[in-house]
Amino acid sequence: MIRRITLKEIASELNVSISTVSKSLKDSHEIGEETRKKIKAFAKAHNYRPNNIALSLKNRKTKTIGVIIPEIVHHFFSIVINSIEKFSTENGYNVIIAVSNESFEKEVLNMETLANGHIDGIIMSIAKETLKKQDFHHIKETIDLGIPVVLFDRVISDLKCDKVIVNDKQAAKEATQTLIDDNRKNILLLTSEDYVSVGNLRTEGYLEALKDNDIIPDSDLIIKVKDKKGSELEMSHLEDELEKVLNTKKVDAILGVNEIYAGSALKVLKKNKISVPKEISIISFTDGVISRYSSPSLSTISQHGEIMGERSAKLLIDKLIGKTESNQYKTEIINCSLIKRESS
Amino acid sequence: MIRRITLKEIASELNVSISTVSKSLKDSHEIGEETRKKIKAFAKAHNYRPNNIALSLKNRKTKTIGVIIPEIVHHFFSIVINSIEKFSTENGYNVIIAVSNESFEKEVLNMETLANGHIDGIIMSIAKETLKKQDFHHIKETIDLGIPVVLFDRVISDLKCDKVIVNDKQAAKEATQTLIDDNRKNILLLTSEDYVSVGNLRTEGYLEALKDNDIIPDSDLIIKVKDKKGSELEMSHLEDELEKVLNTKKVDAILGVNEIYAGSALKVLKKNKISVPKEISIISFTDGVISRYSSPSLSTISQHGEIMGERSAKLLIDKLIGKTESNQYKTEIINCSLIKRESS
DNA sequence: TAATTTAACTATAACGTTGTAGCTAACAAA
DNA sequence: TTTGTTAGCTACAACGTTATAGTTAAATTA
Repeated sequence: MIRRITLKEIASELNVSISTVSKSLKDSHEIGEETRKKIKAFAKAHNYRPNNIALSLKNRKTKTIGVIIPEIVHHFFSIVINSIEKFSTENGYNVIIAVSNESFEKEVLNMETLANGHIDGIIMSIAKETLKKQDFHHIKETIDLGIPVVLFDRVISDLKCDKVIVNDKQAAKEATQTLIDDNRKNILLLTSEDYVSVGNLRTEGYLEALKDNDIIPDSDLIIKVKDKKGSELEMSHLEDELEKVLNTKKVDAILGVNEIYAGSALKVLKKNKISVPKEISIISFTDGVISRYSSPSLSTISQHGEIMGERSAKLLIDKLIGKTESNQYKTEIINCSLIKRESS
Repeated sequence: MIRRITLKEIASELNVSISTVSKSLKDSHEIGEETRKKIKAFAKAHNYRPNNIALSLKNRKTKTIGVIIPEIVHHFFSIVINSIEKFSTENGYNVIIAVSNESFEKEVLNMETLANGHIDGIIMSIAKETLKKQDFHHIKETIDLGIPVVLFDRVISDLKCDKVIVNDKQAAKEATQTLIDDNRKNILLLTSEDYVSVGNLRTEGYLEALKDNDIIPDSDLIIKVKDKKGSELEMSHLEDELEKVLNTKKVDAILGVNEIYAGSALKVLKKNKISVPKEISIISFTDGVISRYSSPSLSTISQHGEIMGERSAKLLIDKLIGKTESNQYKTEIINCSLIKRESS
């Protein structure tokens, strides 16, 4: 085991001062060429690398971004992380991941750890529980400490930070309109509970499309899937509710706010021998792996996680390097796109 | 914006020395109770938090683990990361993620960055390209620097580090045997190219099972899916090859080394109106989301990513806190389990 | 020759901590 | 009274770096 050599050690080996070594390695012309060459050769031979922690302490910059997300094992979020990691690495930043697991408490803890730790800025998507509680003090405090924050996907409007969102409402409206245009008037909506902002927006879009076409919304056709810790329960709730509705109401299309819901719905339909898309057509948010490999494959609304990740990282890094004003905040809106597959 | 207060500032505000402040906050009895209380109250009121970077520099410990993985958008790896993150956080460690994208060059770069950066140890799964090249100098160098490394899933044997693997060969053998017991003798294997160690082991297990049952392996029934950057190409290669074999050979079962392959195979079978599991039954490695939502759902071999992640993190942290000897290396083997669903 | 410039280096402080050693005044023991 | 002990504090060095401000000797200029 060879410990990394330091400037001090190089200095004492070569009988020069630490300053001389530091300057030589930075090719300062304050140092004579001969000395410089000798030092650089020695440093290279001993595989000198500056100690980044010492640099961080000195520069008050860690070159690291913290990312707080509700889940990792989730197609959309993993795409976003991947994209954040990619853009950040390309720009000389590391990425620390923290998972809130949709829990408020854990999110606050994550925030605390990151905020007095090794990061220059934070990119996050807010946990469901936090949205429900409407308690954002931890985010505010972090911002107050001068740590820039970028929110993506699940955001709240009155925070002094950059945001990257998707035109959820419009996309839901358009998807619903697509179904209506296909002569489906009895559209069932599979959505999340009210406090989830994106679910809400998508519900709004759905309702607006109905209204535009003079269809009276039927509250029985809106299933708000209960959020249980442990997704098995969540899914069985969805399946029970859906089956109930299918037995009592006419349904000729389903709009899901995510692909897990849609995938589960597909299972229920299959079990009940209802053909997709002939009898019921399906469109769902989240263009993930389920949609592609299910059968029939699902038409989806892609939220372009890659773009979201990249934009978020760019907004943050631009702040960090002082490219954009630290007291001005942007909200970028990414347009979803409908990917047509077999289910519609 | 309120910058974080430092010991120095507290000291000068209260007209005491920095040492006094530091000791008070650590409840040292060197300091009188009155002073201690006053200082603690002041620190609390000003929301004092020790600067972790200064601590890292002093203690030569960052309390951060680096994770290098080939991909994030991948069910197995995302489960492992999730589990590493969970265990690490519970034990006071942060997690930095770096993605090699299956590229040797990127992996080496990742390693470099991490190794002279903010981490105490590394958990990694080796990129395919690195396995192909058989060049592990970067890993060796990191180990030589005294940075403990834990390899998981894709490992190589002659490195001085802990390893966590799965009993791939045995699991493949058992799965194949299950198929044979079901009277399927013409089992097609969908595997990866030779240099991927796990694919290889799984192939070996498959061959051993055939041998045990006196079935002569048919090389036409082994499809080695070509690894192309950009998985679309990869999949079309698989689909073409598979269709070719289905047209020329009798096949009554398929064993896939991962669920993407199996999912794609399922699509091909469906397209060719071959019923699963009646005509062809399928078992696949990787118990992911595709398997659950495909139809029929796929029987899979779970590699227990959660356990892998946790074990890896535990092995590393035990080394870091000196609980285990730094020059002794363990290899933990996790037993896969077969999860029976509709496809077999 | 004396003053000034310049080349080539070194010393020091600082980033925020902590642990060790050192200091001072008050009190107890001899 | 002198010495010793203790409580309660402070000074200093160190972790590894860099930027600023010296320092020295040689070379240049007046």
